[in-house]
Amino acid sequence: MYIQQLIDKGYPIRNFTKDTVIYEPGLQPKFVFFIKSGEIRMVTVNGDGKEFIQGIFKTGQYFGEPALLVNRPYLAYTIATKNSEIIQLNKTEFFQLLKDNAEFNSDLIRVLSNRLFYKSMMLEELGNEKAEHRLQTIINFLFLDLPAGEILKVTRQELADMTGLRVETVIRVVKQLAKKGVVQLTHGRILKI
Amino acid sequence: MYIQQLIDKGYPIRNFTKDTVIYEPGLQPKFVFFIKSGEIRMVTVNGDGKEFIQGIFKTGQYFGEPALLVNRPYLAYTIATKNSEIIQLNKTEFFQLLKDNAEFNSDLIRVLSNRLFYKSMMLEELGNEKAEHRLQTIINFLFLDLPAGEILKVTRQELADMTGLRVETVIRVVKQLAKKGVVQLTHGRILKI
DNA sequence: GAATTTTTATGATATGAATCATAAACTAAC
DNA sequence: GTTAGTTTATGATTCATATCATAAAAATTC
Repeated sequence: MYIQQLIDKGYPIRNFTKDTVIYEPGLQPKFVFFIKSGEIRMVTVNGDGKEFIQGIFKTGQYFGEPALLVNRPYLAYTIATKNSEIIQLNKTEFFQLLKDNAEFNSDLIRVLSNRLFYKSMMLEELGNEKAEHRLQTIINFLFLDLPAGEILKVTRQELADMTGLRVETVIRVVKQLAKKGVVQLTHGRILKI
Repeated sequence: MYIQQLIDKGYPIRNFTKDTVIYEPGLQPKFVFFIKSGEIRMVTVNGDGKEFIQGIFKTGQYFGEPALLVNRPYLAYTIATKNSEIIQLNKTEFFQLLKDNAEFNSDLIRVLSNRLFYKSMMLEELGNEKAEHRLQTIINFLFLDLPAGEILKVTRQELADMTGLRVETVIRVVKQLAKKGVVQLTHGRILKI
């Protein structure tokens, strides 16, 4: 965990309260953000205000590197969905870390690869598949880091915003999936069996 | 250019003739592929045979790293769309290169970031936007590395496979865009002005 | 624990794009 | 230069999902 190292080096910790916008589309990237605690949501928004969830970042994770690395303005909003403690590294600090810390360097490459995997999978879904298939795929994906017997803490709206569907569609299709027996519901929540 | 270095080191060059499949979904990744010459298309295919173009790779570029780095089976097909000369590095060779060659290391990070940027942009499009907007975005993107006055060497089918639309839709919508004056056509080809 | 907000639910209707069908215009191959 | 294969074109019809409307249920806030 690089965050402890950063704290030890004396980097200041910034607090972002729930629902604070950390950065917006169009801004020129200045920092990479390491999450000491909390949760951040990365979303793009279209002209009609429809949101698409590009990623969710939790304690121990970092975000904002790609824009900084390729020096292009942000495409997305990042918003703290919980009160969060964050350490910001500017460009030089980040490049220094990348150079000095071989472990961080290879972690970054793995992290970027993982994100690419997720985005490729979702592009295939949004490009080629209908509502039912998309939802099965995202549910299975979310199941990956969830122990069996646990409940998926995700709303229908969030599923909609990850799959490019509308809430109503998600509600109807999840119900169908439950009727078919491919997902298990308890009080409306999706259960991993 | 790393390819010349690889050649100098004596790595063998493999030839793939046009339309040869280099790897398929489900296979366990074994190599990273450096393109000495030629062109490779990376596509995912759904149950009905509908294709989605995940990426196009040309001379000097490389592909196949993410799957190898995260050790997950391929999601996509890669197919030589031209006769191609390719140098394959296996896992140990690739990790060695990454460790020994700082320049390659940071290039990889930049390349992964760029691909993420493209995929995030397209996810937003496929998730939130209709045919017309999707096509404007992809056309503008393809214009980026095309000199003004040149023609986009891309078929309607390829635009369809990059945007998750159908050929007929692309044909109709591109025609609309031309009528509106937002794209310029010469003999049906899209011209950058 | 009453009030407010968020989430789930369900029906009716509209609509953008897929699908199906058929053909002309180009390009490449022999 | 005729044949075969792509690519572009256009109309008719279908279909999945968005949109609109309205409300019950659940969760949060005060």
